[in-house]
Amino acid sequence: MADDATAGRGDFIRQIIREDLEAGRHQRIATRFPPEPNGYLHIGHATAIHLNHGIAQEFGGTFNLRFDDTNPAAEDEEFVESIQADIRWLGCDWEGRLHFTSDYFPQLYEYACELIRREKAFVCDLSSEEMFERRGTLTEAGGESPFRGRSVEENLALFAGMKNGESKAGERSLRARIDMGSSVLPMRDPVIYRVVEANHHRTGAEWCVYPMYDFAHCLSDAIEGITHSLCSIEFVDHRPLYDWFLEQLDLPEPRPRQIEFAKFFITDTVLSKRNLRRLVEEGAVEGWDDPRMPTLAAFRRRGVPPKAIENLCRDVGITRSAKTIQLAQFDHHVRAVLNEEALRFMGVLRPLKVVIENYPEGDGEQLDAVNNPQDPGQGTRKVPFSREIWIERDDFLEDPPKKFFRMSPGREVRLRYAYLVTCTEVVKDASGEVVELRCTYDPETRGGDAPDGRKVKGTIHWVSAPHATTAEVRLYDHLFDREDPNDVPDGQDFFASLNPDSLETLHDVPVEPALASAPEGAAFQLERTGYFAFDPESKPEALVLNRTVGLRDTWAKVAKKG
RNA sequence: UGGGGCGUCGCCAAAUGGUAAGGCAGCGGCCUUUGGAGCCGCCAUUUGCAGGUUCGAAUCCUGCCGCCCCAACCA
Repeated sequence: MADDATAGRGDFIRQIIREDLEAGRHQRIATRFPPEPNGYLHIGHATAIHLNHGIAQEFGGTFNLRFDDTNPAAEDEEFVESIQADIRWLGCDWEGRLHFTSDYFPQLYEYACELIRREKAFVCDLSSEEMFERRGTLTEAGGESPFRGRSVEENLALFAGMKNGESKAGERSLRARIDMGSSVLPMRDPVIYRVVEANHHRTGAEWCVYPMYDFAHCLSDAIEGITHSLCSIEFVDHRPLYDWFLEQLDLPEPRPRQIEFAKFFITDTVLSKRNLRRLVEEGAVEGWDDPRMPTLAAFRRRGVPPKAIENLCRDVGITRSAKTIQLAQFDHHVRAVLNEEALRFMGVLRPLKVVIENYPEGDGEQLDAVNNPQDPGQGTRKVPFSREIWIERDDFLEDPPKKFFRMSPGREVRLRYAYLVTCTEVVKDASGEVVELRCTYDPETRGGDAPDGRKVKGTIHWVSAPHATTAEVRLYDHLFDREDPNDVPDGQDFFASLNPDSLETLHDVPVEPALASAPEGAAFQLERTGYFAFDPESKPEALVLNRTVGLRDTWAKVAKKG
């Protein structure tokens, strides 16, 4: 368990923590994951969740979940629920330590008053436009607010008035008195409280003023006894402010320490909440959990195992450099986990009828198939076989190229777990399209092995036509048609990169009957085709399958080369 | 432009002054009742560039170059 923490050096954050422990700066470790409930969690959040949770576990510390709900205009209970479900799904347990920044509103208000008393904060009547005018630029200092010199009494009274609803939104704000000449922009007398006229998802209309992130975050960390406040790299510039509030308010040591790391991006998708929201609201997808989305909810629905996400995060590591992971690396981890765990079944996506002419008419027979070749412990099952079967249209070529090992006229091929068969006749309709194949089978090859030891290169999957159950199969592909969806001509946005073929729905797909009794949450492989999971809409009598990811397809590469 | 962060293979990443790990992708081959999986091999004479220090530098110093972040009453 403590491997990462004690064995190797670990990432730079774990190194810092180990040093803090060794130096006696901390007796125990406490981390937190602080999402704002204004959207669904996506793959980019997974690193932060696993980092915070993993560190707590490895160092015997605690991991809190804290909703940073300081902006009621943007936040919603729906997201509070979804975020918890997603974190639980990832396997990260906050063990009941569920907090909301809004829980601390009374205390934060008191801290703000204390700042006023210490002449470190003042009520400012400047509008945001006026503030903008005085903010200065990257190279020039800003100008001080004319309200910066108000007395403690006046500030206290004014702030109390704001709290009691005597100011409209935008009329007044509470600002920290720091330094308008600072080259660190967040230090230029930042607003720390503003009036918001909106219903808060937890506190309703109780508050008229809400703290800003910079003020609320460090203090919430301190209140919870967080030792290491891990956040993403764009907050580096805010660290002086984080420390400033804690110092001004004389919070006891050891104070929480902010450490930044880089989140990762992933190719072939967009990841900002704003863009994901647009996809949902403008109907490019069917919802936050549409399996084409990069949200955790979507991955869950698509059948991605949470273990794959954990492994990906570990593989990518924790650093401070900006990174964009190729989708292939993500897919690799998904396949790696699924290869070990997924049950195998057979299903024929694009069926072509095959009649085995020398096979007896009737009910056919039951053949043995292995449930998971990676794990014999998962046993075997019976698969019905009969005179009429479906095979994949792609598995037949009337005039095959050199390296095509599947079915073609006169060539012997193996039906997985069944028999060696040879195509004897190609039946076509009036337009010349192949509509049926006639074959003969070798009765001596039951199970797929020839007693005379002859080699058969190709093995294809099949489903007995009279025994088949049918399913709806949803084949998901990349939502976008390029690695960087934002790489579009001027005047266009990422909607121009949408892949029109990102979803293909197949109906009446014949699958082997055993699939209907597979466990509800099971991940499974349709042999030679890909990994799938049941959609939540799926019912035993109306199966709906989502393709999680396809199998690696080296034949596609060979075929492409000609 | 002031401040800050970051530059090691196509994409990630290790290295903590001792002579450039590993993964993904790619490319060859073996094996295979999934063209899956597995196995073997190839894939950075060099770490953004230029100098310097040192017996020795991706690591230390100096100077350049490039990319990214910051001017919400968002987080």
